[in-house]
Amino acid sequence: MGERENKKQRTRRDLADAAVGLFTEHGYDQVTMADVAALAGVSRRTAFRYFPSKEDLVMDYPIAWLQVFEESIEANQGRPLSVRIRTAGHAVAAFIQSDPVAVKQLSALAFAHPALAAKYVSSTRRWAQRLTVEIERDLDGGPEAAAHAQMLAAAVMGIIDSVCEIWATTDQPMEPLLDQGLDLLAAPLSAAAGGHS
Amino acid sequence: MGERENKKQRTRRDLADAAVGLFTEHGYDQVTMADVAALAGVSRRTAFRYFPSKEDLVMDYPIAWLQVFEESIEANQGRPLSVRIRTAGHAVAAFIQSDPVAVKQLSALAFAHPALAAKYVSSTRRWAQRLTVEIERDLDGGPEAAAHAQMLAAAVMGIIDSVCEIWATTDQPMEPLLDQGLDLLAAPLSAAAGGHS
DNA sequence: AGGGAATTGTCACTCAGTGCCAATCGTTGG
DNA sequence: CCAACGATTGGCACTGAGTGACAATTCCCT
Repeated sequence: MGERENKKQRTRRDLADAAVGLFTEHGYDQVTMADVAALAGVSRRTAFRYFPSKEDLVMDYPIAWLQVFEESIEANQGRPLSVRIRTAGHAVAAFIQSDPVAVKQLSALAFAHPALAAKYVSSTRRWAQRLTVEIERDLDGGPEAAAHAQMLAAAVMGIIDSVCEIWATTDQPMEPLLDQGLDLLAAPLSAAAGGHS
Repeated sequence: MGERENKKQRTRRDLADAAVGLFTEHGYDQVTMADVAALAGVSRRTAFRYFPSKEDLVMDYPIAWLQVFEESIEANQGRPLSVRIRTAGHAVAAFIQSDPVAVKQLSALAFAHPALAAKYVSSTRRWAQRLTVEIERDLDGGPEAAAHAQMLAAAVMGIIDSVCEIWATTDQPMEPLLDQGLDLLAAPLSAAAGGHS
């Protein structure tokens, strides 16, 4: 918490801001890592120390949402799974709307470029695995429970991804979308998961 | 038909085979495009002309499955959507099992490496869009039908992806997995889609 | 056989990403 | 306040993916 930590956080934000600005103005492919570093006032090498890849420059917020999602899932251990997932979704929506920066612009950027979309989607795979073990626990381990849980988790993440995408690229509010999406999986979610009392 | 087309197909296969062999033996990151090209007996530049990126060396078969899926969807225009999707899934399973090469080894490779998994998943996004318009047509255009269709398509693709992944990384047969997975979405699929008579 | 088009190889380049080392800056103890 | 220490930074050089341009080669057609 000294000057050092302070400066690091500032540099990180400078880089991310410079990236979003340059990317939206000139396009992701036309901007080099050196450009971003220069605008942020650091060397190319340092930029790579803060963000291991060019794509990561834009992934801070999406990653943060997923973290909120996971924390909310874990915070409500006792409840039925369907409720926990829905609650977590709304926590993410609240988190996003409380955010001062131009998250939407950033998200639209991420979903527009194939490389960024791929990076984002692949980062959701980790959370899908996390969701899988959660669902599996609620399933009380039948024989093919593992596969069942994995597929259900993939479906949930698919819906969450597309909710984010629709929200980022249109003007629809997030909460109704989320409810509508999760309703699609209401039956399998509540069927197998009544809380593990 | 001529010698030219013949040779091109052979070169393409040589490159893909060389890639799978080298990747499984030494690991994706340890093998360079030059290595693959050398083993296939062509220049580095030519290798890039056949496969626009290193990842694509391994994507021919996954892409082919998705194509089979789409063709089956289109071939059964009259039927209810849920039936069409299920039928298409089984068409893919049949296609895979009729395949002489070590598809499974290749698939396991693709799902193991983050870059390859990302590439594959992002390629499924195009088919999800295709599925979306199909679902949307069956929905008879309600007000928020577009979003509904997009989310449902994402869920279907999520399930298909994870079916492929489970199949590639375990010993479970594909068809039961697919049926089990699509059952999760039985309600929303059949509810809104009774064929458009 | 020979002209023409497609394919291939070579060269040179940009840029992402990384290891290494010296310089610099913030921190901490005197 | 100063010196020593450790963390951060910048510069340099390198590997490897991907691309454009052009000359050489190969196949096709007449």
